[in-house]
Amino acid sequence: MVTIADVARHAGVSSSTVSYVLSGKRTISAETRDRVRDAVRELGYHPHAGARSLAARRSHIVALMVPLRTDVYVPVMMEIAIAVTTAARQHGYDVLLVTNDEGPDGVRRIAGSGLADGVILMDVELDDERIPVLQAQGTQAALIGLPRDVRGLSCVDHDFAAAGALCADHLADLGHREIAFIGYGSGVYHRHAGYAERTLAGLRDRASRRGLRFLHRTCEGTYESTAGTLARILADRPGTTGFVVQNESAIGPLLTLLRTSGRTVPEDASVIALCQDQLAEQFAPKLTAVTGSAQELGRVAVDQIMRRLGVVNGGGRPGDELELLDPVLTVRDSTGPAPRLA
Amino acid sequence: MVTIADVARHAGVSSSTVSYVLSGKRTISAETRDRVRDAVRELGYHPHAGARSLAARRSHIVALMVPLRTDVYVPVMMEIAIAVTTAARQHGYDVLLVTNDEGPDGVRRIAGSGLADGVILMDVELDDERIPVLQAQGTQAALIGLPRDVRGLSCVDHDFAAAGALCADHLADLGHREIAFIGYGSGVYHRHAGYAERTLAGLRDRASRRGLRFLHRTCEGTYESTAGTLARILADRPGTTGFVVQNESAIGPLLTLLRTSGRTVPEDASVIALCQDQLAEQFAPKLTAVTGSAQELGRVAVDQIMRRLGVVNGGGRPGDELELLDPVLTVRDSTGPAPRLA
DNA sequence: AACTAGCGGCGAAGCGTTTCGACGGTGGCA
DNA sequence: TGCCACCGTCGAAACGCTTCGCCGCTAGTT
Repeated sequence: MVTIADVARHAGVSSSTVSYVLSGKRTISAETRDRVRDAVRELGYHPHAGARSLAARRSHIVALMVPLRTDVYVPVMMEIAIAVTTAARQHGYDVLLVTNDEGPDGVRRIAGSGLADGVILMDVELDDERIPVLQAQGTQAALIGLPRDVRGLSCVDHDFAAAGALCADHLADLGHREIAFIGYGSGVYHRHAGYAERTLAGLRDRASRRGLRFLHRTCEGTYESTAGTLARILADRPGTTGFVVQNESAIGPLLTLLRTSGRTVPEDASVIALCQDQLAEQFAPKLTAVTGSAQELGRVAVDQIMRRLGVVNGGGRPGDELELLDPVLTVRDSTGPAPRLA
Repeated sequence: MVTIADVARHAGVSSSTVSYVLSGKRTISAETRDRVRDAVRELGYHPHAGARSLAARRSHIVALMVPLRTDVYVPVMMEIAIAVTTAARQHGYDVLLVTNDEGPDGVRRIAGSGLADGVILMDVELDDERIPVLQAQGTQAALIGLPRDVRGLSCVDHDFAAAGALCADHLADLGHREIAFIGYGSGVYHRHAGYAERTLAGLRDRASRRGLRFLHRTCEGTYESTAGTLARILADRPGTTGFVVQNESAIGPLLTLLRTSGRTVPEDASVIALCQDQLAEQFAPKLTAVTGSAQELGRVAVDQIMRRLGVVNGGGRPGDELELLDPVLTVRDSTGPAPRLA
């Protein structure tokens, strides 16, 4: 292994000089700087990460805690994870992947050992048990998802309430009077997953404000459960002409079921999906969808934690900070004017 | 921060004794051991990762290099990533997530800095440019996917050839005589992605051995491209009754298209998917599918690298080692006997 | 009875960085 | 001319851990 001493010898300077050249924390003459940089390149020097973290008390690593549970649409998680690593690299940081099965102890271990300088938490629950640990340990963190109490925390999430409202508005604008919301399985709501509840609230509120009749039904996402959900909706509200789907895996079944029940999309029924554009475009007809950028989510979380770590200066002390990302409605072929007669 | 010296003082022993208790590398009397362990617990001691890696020349971290490209089905990647972290934890290892956009330099950086003790490479290409770097640096690695030359390497992958053969056999057994393979987009084949080529080869060989007429068509996975692909297949071989799909996103469109073209599955046409069971069950009818466990893939890769790192003793020096995981055929509702008349 | 072997513990020497203080040298200013 | 400030560089002291060698002891062997 090539060490800083090797570089120093090769460049004819002391190792502290090499360190200062690399960190830029003191002024170094241009010629010395170049000699050192050449030596670094020729020898293929990479500072030893452990030694660095020991001496500087900074590991240049952030931990990303991902849920094991997969009721949240998996590709989105991956997209966030990749966005996080890419964004972190631009600040000289690497990303440690930690699963949630260690729970709060995972946070303790990672932070306590100095393995990571900070933590990004995904799939944060309303009363997440990892948050007290964070605060007890004084660990810097950024949360993707909203806990009940955001004081002193940095959080980022999609504005699910706005997304729900956008769906209601779009259907109302098209003249629909009765709409149904096909959500996630009941477990998700019982767990009080913030995103599910906020979407529902946003949708319900806007629907009522626009004078729409609104119905919410849970759906596990299998073909059978989707069939059951749809049947119940049509039994309870035969006049339903607008559907909003949040459970990604229910989309395919829903379209098939509408078709086999003799309803043409969008002439007889309109469908809006809350999902990624990529997915929305895979169906026939292409789906009108409300989307938030997963990449943006990861990028913002990294920004937040870098600010808290003082890697970038974010103007002042880290207080609480809450960023909600605006959803985007993309109109495609699955929504249209409400049919004249019910 | 609580250090090993704090623990030593609290337990009334030297810090080396604490270290030996924790590592178990020397015998320690039961009473001392317990005193030390109590102290560790009371103080909430976690060894400093950097100091440890510096002194022991082991970081207890493996890097996982994931592709940025997403033509491979994303949930599978995530499943592998999670399986890897879970398996690694059981050996006291953590996982560093590295994206492929750094390319070979990423390997150099990670290994050169001692950040990770070894690397797991996902989405390995036939002539992967990261492999020479690995060997030049003497970095231990496990590959998920098969390069052209596996000498001296540890590799694991699904046995895609066997999977292809399984599909051909199943359709042949059901009496089908003409089958078509809907693969990935042409870019995947031009890139010589091993999994695509091996599936194709396995399928083609077995089809010919079983006396089936076989046709291969690429498909980008959008609704339009699937429609085009299907139209070409039916134009070239109107007698086709068996379909094998590898591109996950083409499955939905294919089923829709078959239905709208008046073909009932499985009475008029049989469909086999090469995809995860979870996905196969989301369609109507539920799909007969050939599957390999993504979790197993991650688990085996971790086993391999732990053996190479000497964390677990794997009997002898690490030579080349190639594990192909057996695929499993699960018969569901999308395949049936070939129709009597073409 | 003398010698060896192993047990249980200690002290100290690294591991490769960062960073603080120090120190000549140079230039500006009084 | 003398003083101060700053620039560029160096030496050395941490940072917290592992591990080697050593040293009493006890117990078993010749």
